[in-house]
Amino acid sequence: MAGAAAAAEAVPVTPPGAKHLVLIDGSGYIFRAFHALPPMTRPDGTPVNAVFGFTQMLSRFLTDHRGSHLAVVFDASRVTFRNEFYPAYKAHRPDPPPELVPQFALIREATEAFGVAQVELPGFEADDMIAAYAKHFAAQGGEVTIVSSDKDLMQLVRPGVQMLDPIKQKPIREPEVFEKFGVAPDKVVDVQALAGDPTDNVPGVPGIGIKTAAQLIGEYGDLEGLLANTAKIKQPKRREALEQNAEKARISKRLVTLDENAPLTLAIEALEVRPPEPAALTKFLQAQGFRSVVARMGLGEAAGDAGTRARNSAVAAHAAAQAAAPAADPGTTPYGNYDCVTTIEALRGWIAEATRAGVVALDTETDSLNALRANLVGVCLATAPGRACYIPLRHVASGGTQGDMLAVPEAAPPQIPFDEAMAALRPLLTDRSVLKVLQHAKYDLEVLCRAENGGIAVAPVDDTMLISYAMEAGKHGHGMDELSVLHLGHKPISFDEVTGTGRARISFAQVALDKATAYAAEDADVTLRLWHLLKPRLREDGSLALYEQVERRMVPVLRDMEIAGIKVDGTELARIGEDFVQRMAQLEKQIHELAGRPFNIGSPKQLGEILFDEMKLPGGRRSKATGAWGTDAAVLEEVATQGSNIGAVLARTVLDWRQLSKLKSTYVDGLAAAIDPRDGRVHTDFSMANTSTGRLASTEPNLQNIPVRSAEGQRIRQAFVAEPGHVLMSADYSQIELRLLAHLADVPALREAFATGQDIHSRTAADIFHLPPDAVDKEARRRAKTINFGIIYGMSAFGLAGRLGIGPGEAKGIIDAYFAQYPGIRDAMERLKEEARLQGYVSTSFGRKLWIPDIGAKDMVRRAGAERAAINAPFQGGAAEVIKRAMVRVPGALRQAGLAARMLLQVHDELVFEVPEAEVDQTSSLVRSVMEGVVTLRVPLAVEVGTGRSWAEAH
DNA sequence: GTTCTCACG
DNA sequence: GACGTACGTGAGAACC
Repeated sequence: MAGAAAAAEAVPVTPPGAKHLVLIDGSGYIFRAFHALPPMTRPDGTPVNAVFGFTQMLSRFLTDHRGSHLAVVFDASRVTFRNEFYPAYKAHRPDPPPELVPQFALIREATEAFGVAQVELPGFEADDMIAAYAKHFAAQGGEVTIVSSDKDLMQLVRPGVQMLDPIKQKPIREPEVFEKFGVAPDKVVDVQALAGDPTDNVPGVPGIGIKTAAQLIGEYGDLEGLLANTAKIKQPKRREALEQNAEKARISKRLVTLDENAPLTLAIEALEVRPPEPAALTKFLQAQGFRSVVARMGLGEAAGDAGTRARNSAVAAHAAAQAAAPAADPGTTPYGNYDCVTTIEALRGWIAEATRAGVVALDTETDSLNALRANLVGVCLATAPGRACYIPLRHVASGGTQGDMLAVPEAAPPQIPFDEAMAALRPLLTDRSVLKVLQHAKYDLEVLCRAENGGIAVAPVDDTMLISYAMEAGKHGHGMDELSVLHLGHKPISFDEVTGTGRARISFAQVALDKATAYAAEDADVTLRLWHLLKPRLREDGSLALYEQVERRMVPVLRDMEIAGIKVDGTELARIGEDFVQRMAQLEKQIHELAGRPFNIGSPKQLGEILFDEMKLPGGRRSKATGAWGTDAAVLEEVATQGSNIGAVLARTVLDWRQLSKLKSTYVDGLAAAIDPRDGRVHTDFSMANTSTGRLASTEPNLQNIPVRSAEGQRIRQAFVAEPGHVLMSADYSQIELRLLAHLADVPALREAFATGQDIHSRTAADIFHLPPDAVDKEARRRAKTINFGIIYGMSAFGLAGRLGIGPGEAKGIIDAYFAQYPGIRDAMERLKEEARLQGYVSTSFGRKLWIPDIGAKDMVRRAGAERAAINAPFQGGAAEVIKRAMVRVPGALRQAGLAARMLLQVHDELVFEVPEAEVDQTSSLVRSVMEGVVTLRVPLAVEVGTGRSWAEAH
């Protein structure tokens, strides 16, 4: 439903006075929506999914001021002027599915109820009417948007006329048309004339598809140009086909060319947008049970009592805030002209206003991006679109003269004393009946909850970044500037503009108050506008529960984990580093001797030249982009296994050196630098809205890629320790992605294996190699394991062959055996690709949408990559979902049980805790039961728990 | 700022 | 028949 709900946003807001006609292809929409949207019925059983999508779309166009003129265009009858010269045209269309039939009339009723103009004319297709209106309107200098994804309409695209795919909510302009047809829009009919269209019975020229047609038209200009030059065609079959079917091609062109001169049944003025008649609209919407649309249109009780609602509970505040229409239009109210608050009286005025509003956007300004080091410098509030203030708290004299002893010391600007301001703000920020809206709430919450910044636990909270992420992970970024440009069409003042960049950058505390206010208050303003726009969409999108029950609850959980940090033994780290340095020096000496001269081993360029230019070793590969020799581990491994010559020894030694070098720089040195001297612990930053799959990411430092696979790497983990009297506990989901595969694809054999606790890879080996269970050896199990993982990555036979070191033919045999044994998996993979193609996203078993933008890419390599991503996303994303749900439950469960363990880290399928020694057993069983019971699948979840003094021991 | 390499799930 | 070839991340060093 996201497509229908958000379709309007891809159309720019129409400024007052501008002429913009939106033409909705009603007949096309209903078929598309019917198949794209989940089934949905009225209480009386009438199917209404397409009607619902349609009303959502209409209501959005009307409330968001997209279009000064609006019309829905329908097909009036099956027979049109085209049938007069080609009776077979569209003659073999099957009857629409029975669930769709009653929705045709309802869509017309809906259009009527919304007071939107309807256009149709017997004898003409909707597409002709659209062509005619588009031509007339564009001729008068207006913009036209055609809401449809019908390829037959693409011939109309030109400057001033764009299309909008209502399901994928993507604009279709010249590049998209080119991608589809391989030619500019004005040549589309020529391509269609040659390629034909079996669904409409447009004959075209046999043997010629879109690819060939585009190539021919590109060469000869248009259809007639081509037909006049068939003699020049080299391929005999193709030439013959063209010559024999020239007339068919001409008829095809007439069939696909839209009639721009179809008569206009309504005057342009009759298409002007006007507010709907509330009573009729309410009646219609209520009859269908479309309560969310009623609310959007400001009808019914939702808007009526917004001002007098009870505000004695957070729930009431949320409900009211959600229902409340913003005091000003978030899309059109101008930006700027914000208040700089420097007196306690003015601050109290803003606090009272925010409390009355029940919802306030909040933003903090600090002197650091690191929340645990940042000093609060100022606070912003926004109470309505366009109405915001900045409260400077710790500004100092304006920058530019630091260190200049001769300059007259400038005084800090006047500000409310810090403690006084925070004392005044505290009741507002902790008021359960006032919703605080933030962009990237975790950061501000972490800043504000530190004692030196006021020690305030802000609640309740909404986060516009997470609202966006809950609906559109993978589709675009979720930073404020990007969301602002995307949804509000407004580019906020950039941080760099205010503070400068590079060496000249000044602290935000040094920014002059007028500049600081313009920047900071705007951020709060933008945040509030985004919230007004995006929050209501969560429900329509079906993502409200995901946001409220998972994403939003993760904020305080992760905040506490980041603040807790994990203890790292700096002395141990230093010892390890010392050892690595010595061994690297030895290896370096050997390498230089083997190479015959000294060089920088860390330079892939120099290494490549030594190995493949100077020593002329076999196995060299050049990168496609730069032509440089590749020297990655796979290449060196190959060189190393080609006999016992000098090159092999050299490659092996370089591999050893590389491993130590990586461990030393990234982990020993990197980690040591990240230890906070205040507590001896390392505090990562978990980013919540970065990945396309719903996973977290860990940065500065990344604690999700601490070495574990090699013995050397293990030593790094020994430096991660518990405080005295405590142990580290690691709890990880066993085979969670494969369990999700067994669940999603519903594979009986795998379900049984998991249900009975069998070793899943051995079971797979027995099944696909047809072995008795006790005949599965290590090699068979290894192969099965590789293919099990390969499957959830969307692997090809080639890829498997590479991994297993076998030929592609053998690999293909294994994959065939796998699919023959588990046919449900092949079906599931195909379904996922199809799902991604149709909707632009795939979904996890728990309802999170994961967008796959490249699925429609023209570049086959990119598209193939997108297909693999579509296969992988539900498993990776499903696992992420499971562990997030566990994470929001575990802290409360520990508290309730009176246990003092703290959750410290999440590593995708693993949680790391610091546990008092005396509570190990209790904590272990509690954590396990919460994690295993968090969702119910067709297979059980299993969690393995380990404990130890260090992370290495716990694992 | 981009590319290469490599650490993790 | 060619294309390329397993998903998702973040960080450090070299190089431009």
